[in-house]
Amino acid sequence: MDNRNVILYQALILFAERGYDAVGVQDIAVASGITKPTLYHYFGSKRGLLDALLREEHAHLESLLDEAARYRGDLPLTLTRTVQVLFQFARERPLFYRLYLSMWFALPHNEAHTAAAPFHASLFHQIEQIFIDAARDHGNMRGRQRANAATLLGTINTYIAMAINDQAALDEATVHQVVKQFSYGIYS
Amino acid sequence: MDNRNVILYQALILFAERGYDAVGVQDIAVASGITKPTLYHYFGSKRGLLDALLREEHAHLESLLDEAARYRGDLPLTLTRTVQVLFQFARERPLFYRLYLSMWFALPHNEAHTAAAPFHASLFHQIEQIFIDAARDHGNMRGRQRANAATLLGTINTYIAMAINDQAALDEATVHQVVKQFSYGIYS
DNA sequence: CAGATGCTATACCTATCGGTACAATACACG
DNA sequence: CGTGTATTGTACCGATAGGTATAGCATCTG
Repeated sequence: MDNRNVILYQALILFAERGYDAVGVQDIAVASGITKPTLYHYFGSKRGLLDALLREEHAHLESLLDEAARYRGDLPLTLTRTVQVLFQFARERPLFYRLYLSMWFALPHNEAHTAAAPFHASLFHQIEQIFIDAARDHGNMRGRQRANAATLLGTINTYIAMAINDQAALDEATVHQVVKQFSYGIYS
Repeated sequence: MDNRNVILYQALILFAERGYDAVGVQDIAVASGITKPTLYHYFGSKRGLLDALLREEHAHLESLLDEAARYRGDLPLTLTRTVQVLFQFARERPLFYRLYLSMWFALPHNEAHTAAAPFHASLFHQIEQIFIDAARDHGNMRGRQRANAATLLGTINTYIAMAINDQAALDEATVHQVVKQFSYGIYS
């Protein structure tokens, strides 16, 4: 693994343990077995490193969701696939998902939050698109697309957060529970 | 308002805007119109200030929940009252609730997370107690008390987070939606 | 072989971090 | 009035923050 990827990997570990603000550039350099100028050569700044990290993970998730979250007339199926993909992504990349949640819940004027905003916005948009497309078939959902996307993503993230704290499993049974629980909430 | 309370109030504003790590003691002193030794006189350390902030807010919420979240044989009623009280608290103290969420989702080795842990633990415990007591009447809930508490608190926090971002209202209709949605999830 | 380019380390920069020593003030109580 | 206690400001501490100037080295290209 070349230095660039070592730095990305070690930065993910440290950020996901202590948070962006609490980790120094020096810490990342030591953990990666390089010195600061090497890090600055590849990423330009601490923020640039964070952005690169988010960009690479984002590309991965986006391609997964691109297939799963496309509405083709069967809303329960689309929702199930979407939850499956997000659960799978969180299982495969627990460090990153933990970091994403912490950054998204960080406060709006915080640098970590602004860095996570594009990632979250894209994720949110892909989910919102499901409801925008589905509203053509289900007229009663019209006007609530944003709220539905927020509720679904919130429910998913609640279960992923529970899984991170070993209070839930991200298995098929939980997938169906999330879909049913969410569906009941929005149809009632 | 005496200096101690001015400091607490300004610290809450700054922490809730930028996050604990990103705010310097100097910033708080300037915003409060005092100097650092005055702050250290009252709170001993930056962490001591944060702890004092959490302690005072916690005392308030705990007393509110103490009445509302006591199970007396009617689970839907207890859940409704609990959600009502938490929504009311979040409406009255939006800055603090925002700070609490960010600290709880901050990463485990981060100082902000460890500071928020007692607050969260107490809140979680009060909610878990509902299900522990209710399990005496509803045998099928036994063994799932922790998971139920986590799911309910997660659902509540999802809606509060949506409200903070102006994507939901913390009104009576939402209270009942949360209770129904949660109840469907756990009985299925 | 010569030169250009990419990568890396030594050593250093300024600004700010959390925290404190100490002296001056304000104020209570005898 | 005098004395103790609580409160506050001036001036400072060492450590570390993010970031960089410069030069050495390796590798590729002609």
